[in-house]
Amino acid sequence: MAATERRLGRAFFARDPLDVAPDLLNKVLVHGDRAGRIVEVEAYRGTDDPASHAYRGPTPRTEVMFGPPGLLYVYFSYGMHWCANAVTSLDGTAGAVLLRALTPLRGIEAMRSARRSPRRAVDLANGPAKLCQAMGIDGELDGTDLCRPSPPGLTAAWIGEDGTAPPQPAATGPRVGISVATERRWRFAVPDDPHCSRPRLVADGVAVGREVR
DNA sequence: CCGCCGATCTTT
DNA sequence: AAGATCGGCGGG
Repeated sequence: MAATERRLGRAFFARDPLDVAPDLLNKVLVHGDRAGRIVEVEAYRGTDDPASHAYRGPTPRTEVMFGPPGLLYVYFSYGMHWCANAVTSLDGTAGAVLLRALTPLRGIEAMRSARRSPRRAVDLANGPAKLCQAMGIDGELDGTDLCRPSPPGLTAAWIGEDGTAPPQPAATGPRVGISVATERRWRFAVPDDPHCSRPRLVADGVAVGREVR
């Protein structure tokens, strides 16, 4: 099945991550023949966000976050996992949106074999590292452009829209796995979507995930 | 369903 | 020494 989505333009990403994050919900992440609908994200800012990798200024790891919007920032986590972000904000200002969960749309068999052992469909991409495993995203794609066709020899990832509007309003809650700035509710999700991670974490009266009420 | 813990390595 | 995680294991 071919992609039916239209690629997002760079202007979409050239905004504050707090504005981009909820707008990324229900967009489609594509990599080769695999595609999934984005159902959960987190916003990270720069030098004003203690939970951000960019808090202490640019480093070899985080230079992509300070670069132009619309690039992919992929980092290595806990010595064994990859996690993927869409870079936001203007060139020179750090910002990113962590892609935390997908509803698989296409290439589901490829996703399943990229994850270890048989998994329930709902567990294929319901976490930032699971998402990267399922989509085949790793450090090779760090710094690649989500807004342009892949360079020769590389099948880069991109983000498209298929006419599905973002949820109004999105479910929000605190970001997961951080120990500072926990009061900032910068996690956004499609309300009640079964493919979200951490269903028990709830905020603003809207359940994030499969949990009923 | 829930909480704990180990794996494994980069960054501070 | 901690970290934007995951999955297996054990207990309720």
